[in-house]
Amino acid sequence: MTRYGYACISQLTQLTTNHSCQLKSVTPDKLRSLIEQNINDLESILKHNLEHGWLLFRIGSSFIPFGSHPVNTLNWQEEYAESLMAIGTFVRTHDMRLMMHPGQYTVLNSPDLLTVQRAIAELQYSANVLDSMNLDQQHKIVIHVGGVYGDKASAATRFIEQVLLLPIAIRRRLTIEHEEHAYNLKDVVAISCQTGLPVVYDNLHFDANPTVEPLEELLPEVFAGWKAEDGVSEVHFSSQAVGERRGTHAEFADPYEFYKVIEQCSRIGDFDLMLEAKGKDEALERVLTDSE
DNA sequence: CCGCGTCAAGTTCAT
DNA sequence: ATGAACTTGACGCGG
Repeated sequence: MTRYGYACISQLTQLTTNHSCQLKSVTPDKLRSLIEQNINDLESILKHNLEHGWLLFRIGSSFIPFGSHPVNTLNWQEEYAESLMAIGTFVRTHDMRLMMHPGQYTVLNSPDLLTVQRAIAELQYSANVLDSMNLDQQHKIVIHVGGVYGDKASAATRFIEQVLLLPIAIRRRLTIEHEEHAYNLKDVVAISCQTGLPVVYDNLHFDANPTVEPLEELLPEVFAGWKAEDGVSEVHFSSQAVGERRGTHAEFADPYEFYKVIEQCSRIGDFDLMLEAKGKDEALERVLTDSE
């Protein structure tokens, strides 16, 4: 049974796990109040999602604002241990799944060592969030491979080397997603073979940056990369915004494409589907209702 | 109180 | 060479 979800913000309830502030206005108490807001809103979102039967959710990267930045000196894992643990219990009770997706600044394969260190810190923070909820390794962190720097092969090798050096607490949660510019699905599957990291398939990225091989050939390999302890394969779906830049997410999901992707994936195995639409849960509600 | 300029970070691409 | 765009708003200052 495929589970569905969306990222970071609930349009229907106007709740978000993204409350943050600007660096210069950070104080410990400001951070505490934002964290409390994010925790409260996450609880409310998960309840709202459960009522609709949506069991997947992506937590925003600023759930703990500046979570990987030295300016955040809080021991938030201890301070909020109880409520974070309660969220984890709720998630497990209802067979939900949480993910995180660090932004474009998280570049593991950068030639700049400081950038790599910051990326590792961001991944460590993301893993800490999921750990603090006592969630197992099916609750994933999704990243892209990173930059090319004029030499894709050595940039990919650098990525692989960095992944193999990561602490297991991070690596066990890590998954890699292909994207619309550089690393296509084939590239990422090859990197998956070298690292053991499962691959997230994304229909819009595939359309924008296709492989020589047909999708039907690669998808079984993608699904096979998800081991029992990783949970079922995670798939991202979005529709192209008409008239916008290639790769821009549409407000809503095109039902025809949506059910085509579901049908394609269903033939291979079990999977979970994240809808990446500007309309968030409203888009999910709409496209799932359309089918009935 | 409202509106608009600005926001940690890296990389790529368009101008 | 410069700056916008990206996962995408949300904050916060000035009026």
